[in-house]
Amino acid sequence: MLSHEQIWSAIDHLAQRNNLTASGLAKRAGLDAMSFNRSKRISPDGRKRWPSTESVAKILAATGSTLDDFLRMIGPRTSDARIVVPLIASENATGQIGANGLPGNGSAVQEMEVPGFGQESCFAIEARGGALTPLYRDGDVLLVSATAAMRKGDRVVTCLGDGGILAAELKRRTTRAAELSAPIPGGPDRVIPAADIAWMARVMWVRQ
DNA sequence: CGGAACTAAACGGGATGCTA
DNA sequence: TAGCATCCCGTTTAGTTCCG
Repeated sequence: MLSHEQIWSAIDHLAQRNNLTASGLAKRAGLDAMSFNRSKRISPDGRKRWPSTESVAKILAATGSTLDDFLRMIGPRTSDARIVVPLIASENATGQIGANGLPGNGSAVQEMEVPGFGQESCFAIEARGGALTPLYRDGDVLLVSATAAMRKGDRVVTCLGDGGILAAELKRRTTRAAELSAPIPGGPDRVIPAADIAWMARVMWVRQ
């Protein structure tokens, strides 16, 4: 998705490529020299402001650039983005996750870099002590999201109020309980009351 | 249901001042 | 003098409400 930072970064890049400042680019395009000022990008109350499509069209025309050129200036920054998420251990996950379902300050034992996921709601769990068997082996690293939508069939990590943690396939989740697949094929499904669930996160990616 | 009227939000630009 | 920041205002646009 196109971000506010990307579009403004592309404008800066376009100016730089034409040996201009942002205000110089604006003037060349027939816009007010202040059009691309920082105050035009973020309002006083912190709200993100976006350039109009007309402004973008004008600077492209003024620099002899095409829309494809402009999009290429956006693209590379996306793929270059480094995503670093907190890494916690499965053996004592209860105390490391706050009431908001995310790792608390300083609770992560280390950090790991992964590509392609939003950093805000993701964290990683390293399987230890057989806690996540049989789905995952010790040493596996799971990248999970506390806010991702969960559907039937998704693999999830559930932390119980008593400190236990388990990984399973989600069969059903209601406000009263979560129904998880049996740990052993053919065995009975597990129904865990919502009150016993400290937090639940969807498995997004696994390093095995 | 569609058009008119109203309102709020957002962008563009002017004025002014500061800094290198 | 150029570049940039802040404040402010005008215009435009999108969203909402009302009415026939």
